Amino acid sequence: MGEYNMIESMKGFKRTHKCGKLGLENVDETVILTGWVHRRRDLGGVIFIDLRDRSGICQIVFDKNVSENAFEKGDRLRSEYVIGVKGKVKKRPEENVNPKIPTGKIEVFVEEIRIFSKAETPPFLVENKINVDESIRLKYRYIDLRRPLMQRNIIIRSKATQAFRNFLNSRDFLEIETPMLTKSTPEGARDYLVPSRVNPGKFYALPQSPQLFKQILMISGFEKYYQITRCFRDEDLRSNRQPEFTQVDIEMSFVDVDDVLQLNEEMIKHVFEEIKGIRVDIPFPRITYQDAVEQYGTDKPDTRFGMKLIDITQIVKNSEFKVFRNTVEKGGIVKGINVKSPGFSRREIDGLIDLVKKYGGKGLAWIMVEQNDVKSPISKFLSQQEIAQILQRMDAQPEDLLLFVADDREMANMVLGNLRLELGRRLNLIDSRKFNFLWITDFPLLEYDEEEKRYVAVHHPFTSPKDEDIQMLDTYPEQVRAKAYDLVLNGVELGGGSIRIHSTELQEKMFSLLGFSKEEAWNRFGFLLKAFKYGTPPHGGIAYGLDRIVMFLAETENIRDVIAFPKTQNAVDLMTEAPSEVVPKQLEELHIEITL
RNA sequence: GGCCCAGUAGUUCAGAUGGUUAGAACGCCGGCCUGUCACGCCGGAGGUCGAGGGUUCAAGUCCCUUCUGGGUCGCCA
Repeated sequence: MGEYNMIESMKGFKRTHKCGKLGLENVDETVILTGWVHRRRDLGGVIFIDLRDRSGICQIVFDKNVSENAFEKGDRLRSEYVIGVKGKVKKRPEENVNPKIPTGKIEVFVEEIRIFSKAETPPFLVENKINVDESIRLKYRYIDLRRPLMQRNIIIRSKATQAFRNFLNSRDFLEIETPMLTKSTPEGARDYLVPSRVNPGKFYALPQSPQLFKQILMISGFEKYYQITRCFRDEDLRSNRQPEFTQVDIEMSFVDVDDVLQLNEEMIKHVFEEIKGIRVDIPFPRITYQDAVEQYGTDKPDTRFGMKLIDITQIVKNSEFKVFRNTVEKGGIVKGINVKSPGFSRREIDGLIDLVKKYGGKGLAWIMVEQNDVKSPISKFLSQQEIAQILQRMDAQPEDLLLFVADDREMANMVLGNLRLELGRRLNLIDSRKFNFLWITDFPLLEYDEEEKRYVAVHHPFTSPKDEDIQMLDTYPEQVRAKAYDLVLNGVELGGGSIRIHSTELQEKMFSLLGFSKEEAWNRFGFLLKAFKYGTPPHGGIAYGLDRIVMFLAETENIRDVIAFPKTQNAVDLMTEAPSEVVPKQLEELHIEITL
């Protein structure tokens, strides 16, 4: 009962100023501040407290000569107590100014204090430079989020979503919500399922994206749609992947590829310039999928440094070096990268070989270029002419290290692409101030899935083939290019989209290529196929991973730093302890039995 | 599902070769202190060494299993 008497009310104690905004202009004003006790310095006869709210920190002073009563209460304050104080703002004497904080020229002498709530000792300090295991931060997320750095991240996120909305609203887009309880689709990621109590034995799925609904909205005549919405994929997590994440989802009618890309360049420019304060030049460079893979070994190249992949298959196809010759005979390729003067030891080169094996490569050949000679374990198998041609082809200078991978095309590109990235990082070739936006275009429409023994859609089954490639759908389906595009920033895929198929016939054709019978296709996507029959505009769009964009804006490598309540690698929320078991009655109502 | 790293006080860590009562810093509690701002000084409390099993006279330390957190490959149309 006594404790209840300690709780003090806000009545008549309305905040007049924010802690971080007080300055010399407020001197001699009587102000009321509210916030958390950030730090307390008790000097015996005088107590200083750093009071913290969202705006920042302000020093308040408890002095017996100002108020005996306030001083006594100030003595009882501890970290993270929530208080309100009324007092007069005073200019600090020159020698007491704290240049480290914006409010360091003033302080508030407390005349009256109210303790709104006490606080247990927090498990870690509320400050930016903490060295605490992330699981503890996640368990006590409410405290972690008080840290100015985390507040800044969440504020950046809020401003970024506003910037997207402002831009899209100004371009006449409509924000339209789509269902969270929707139909499970077989293609793509694993669905999160939600049982339906009123339809026993049946399940909704949480959306992996609003893809089908936004296409239907185009059929419904809204022409320009966007939504900033949560999506769910039950797949394994990564440092930039959460099971629930936010998409900036856009769809437009009566457009082709160039229209979509141009609008998106303007939008990305708007958002990054407004939030990050950098200059973004448009249009962004474009590179085809094929060129990206051949030159960088990946469909999301980091173009902040060179070290492009170079094909030397033709030079070594008849070489005495069996690894090269046999690989080419079996239809493989030999490619290399030129690492400019890395100064690597033999030991370090051996380390690269281990790296290659980690990525699934069979091995790594290397040539160290010297003044008038080369050093290499394979040089004795190569003719003088072959070596000369390789050096010329790869623009090799003394001290350069040439690295080669011989494998099938896909593996060689993948391994060298990863090696290139690792070396770029290791040799500090990456200028972290650069923002290299890049469109990847002309993705293949289909790829063959060895496991499923059928073609699967590279983007998704609703992506339109390029007009000039449609004729190859029956003859060379894997050569058909799609009207699909990704936006890549510094080696990270920010988003992707496509122009969609808008005819029932072509869509049915697509499903048949994917190995669906007509019945299966209609069973799963009948509502879309049927909708197509009632007048469908040509349409297309794009979707961005908002979390990843905010990671760039906030300059963090960790997606959990830009989400208020993220999940761990095991998809667990350490604060709420979700997921959890449910009571038997809930399961009974849903006719669900746990068979663990 | 595979591989790698970590788990000892509230927090971050130390703890060769197995061996007396598991230490430090910060934080916390108490005392002193009227100009601090990472306040200072003095004193104190605080441990399921992630969990289970095994080897041993003896395990924080060695072995096995397992859990948790992180990274990564597979996966993510």
